[in-house]
Formats: sequence, structure tokens, C-alpha cells
Amino acid sequence: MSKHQKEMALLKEHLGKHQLKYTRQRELILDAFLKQEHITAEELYHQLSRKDPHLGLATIYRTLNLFCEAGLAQARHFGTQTQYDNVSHKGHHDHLICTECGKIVEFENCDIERLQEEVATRNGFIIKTHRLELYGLCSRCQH
Amino acid sequence: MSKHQKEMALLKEHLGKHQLKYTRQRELILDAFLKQEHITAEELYHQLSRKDPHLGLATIYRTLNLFCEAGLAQARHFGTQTQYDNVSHKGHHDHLICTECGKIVEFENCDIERLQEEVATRNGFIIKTHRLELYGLCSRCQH
DNA sequence: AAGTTAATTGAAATAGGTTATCAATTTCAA
DNA sequence: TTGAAATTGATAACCTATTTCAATTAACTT
Repeated sequence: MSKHQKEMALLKEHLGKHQLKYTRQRELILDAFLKQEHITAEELYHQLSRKDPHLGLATIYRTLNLFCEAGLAQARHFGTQTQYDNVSHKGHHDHLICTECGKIVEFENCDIERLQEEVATRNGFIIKTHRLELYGLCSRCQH
Repeated sequence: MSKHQKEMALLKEHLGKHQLKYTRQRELILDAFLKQEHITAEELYHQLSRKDPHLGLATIYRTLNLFCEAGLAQARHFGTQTQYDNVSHKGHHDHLICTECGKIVEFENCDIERLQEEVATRNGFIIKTHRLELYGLCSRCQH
């Protein structure tokens, strides 16, 4: 009895619609992925290589991209790497970043998100995800 | 007599503070960069290779990164490439990006910016710059 | 239950964008 | 003008992500 019934059902639905197969690897990767809020392919690869040393990195990438198409994950390019966000973890958060010391504070602001929706609607867009980063100096670095 | 006195002054100030030198290449790249609203290193390379065939791609990358440090440019990762935004282009603008066709709509929203300031203040930060990107589907790609 | 077909996998090669290396050149201060 | 230090161009190296391909596996058929 898996903990992720809903997500697994979603995945199976997507697989069925596209003549894709439900494999041991996809199940393994799904379980590991859903425990995270966001993760890179590389990190997931290392986590899983303990359980199954033969699982290839290419399979991780292929499967994470599959999750994106199935609506379970969302890719976000952050620096040089791609973060795969777990969509079922609804608390999306934004970042305050100190350019001096690198400190990162996460925050969430409903008012900002509402205004974002307004802007999108006004331009005919439907937002699937977003990124907001505020760069500046934290209290300790202001001198 | 360059058109970009202000930006050039900013660059020279940064160079002076960091024991860096003002070179012919940096001047060339600055002039070309400031004519754009945003551009990739590759694109800039091709534009400039007509004027100066010996200008190397590595120099473009180095210089664009320098501009980021000097506060003239801002890097934005889109897909596999990096867009360098011209900060001096009137009023900072944010982006609505279609994940399907790549269409980019620029917008500005004072209310969002005000809320950002509030969040920063609440966390003891002083914002120097920010980045807001909304990803989704444009009106034409919603089917 | 065995056979068939098409999707999937792992390993390695490849791709694409960006950065590091290094000898030669250029800037800038003395 | 000279000399130390930064910069450049060419290319190699790097890193992340995708493609290739033969072997394997899932799922449908009989």
C-alpha cells in the first residue's frame, strides 16, 4: 500500500493515454521524488543509487521529464542546474537572496501571487509556475 | 562621444574599484550590449564578429559576467541558454514566458514591487534588484 | 502460459552552453 | 618608457542533459 496513491494514479493515467509502460524504475523514482519538495536529477540519482546501483542517470532524466508531462513535476532552471519541483507540495516559496554572504530566506506572499495572476490574465496567459527572487543585502551585510 | 555616458561611467567606477582595466573589447561589447533589451552571449558574438572578427566568445562571456557584477546586466536562465538583460533599459521589467513557444511579454507592476519591498523590510533586507518570471501558456498555446 | 510487439533500460557516446587554461598582448601607473 | 598585472583569443575542459543502440521488459494476443 503506497503512500502516494493519488500521484501514482495520475501517472498511470498518463501512461495509459500515451501507450507507455509502468515499470519498476518509474515506480522507484516516483516514490523517491514525491518525498522531496524539489530536487535535481543528479541528487535523485545519488539517493537511488544506494537502493538500486544499476539505475542509470539517463533514466532519471527521462523519468523526471515524464513526470513533467504528466503534471506531477515542474522543471525550473536555477543557476546551471534544473530543479524538478514536486507539484503536489503546494507551498510554493520565493527567495530573498543576500548578494554579499549568500544567505537565502524563503517566503510566501499571497498578495503578490494574486497580482501575478492578474497580470497574466490581462495578457492572456495561464500561469503554470513562477520564480521570484529578491536580491539585496541582509541585515548583517548592510555595513 | 558615446551615447552611453552614464553606463560607461558606472562600468569605469566598477573597474576602478576592482583593479580592472578599461579595454577596447569591453567598450565594444558595452556599446553593442546597451543597444539591446536582452541578448544571449552567442547572439552578441555573432553581431560583433562582423565588426571585429577576432573577438572571442570567451571574452563575450567574461564581459557579460563582468557587467552583471557591475550592475549593468542581469543574467536570466531560460531553457538551456542564459539571457543577459540590460538593466538600464527604462524601468526594470519582469517577464511572462510561454513555456510552449518561448514568447516573452514584458510587464511592470508597481503594486508587486511595493509588496516586494514590504517582504524585504520585514526580513531586514535591502533590495538592490529582483527577478520575477511567470511561466505558463500564452493565449495561442493553450490548446 | 507462451509468443509477439513495442516501449524501456543502462551504458556510453554525443550535444550544447559556459568556464578554465595559458602564452601572447595590452593597459596603466610609476 | 618601463614593468607588473590584467586581459585577450584560441582551444581544451567541464557540466548538465539528451541521444543512440543492443539487450531487456511490459503488456497484449492467442
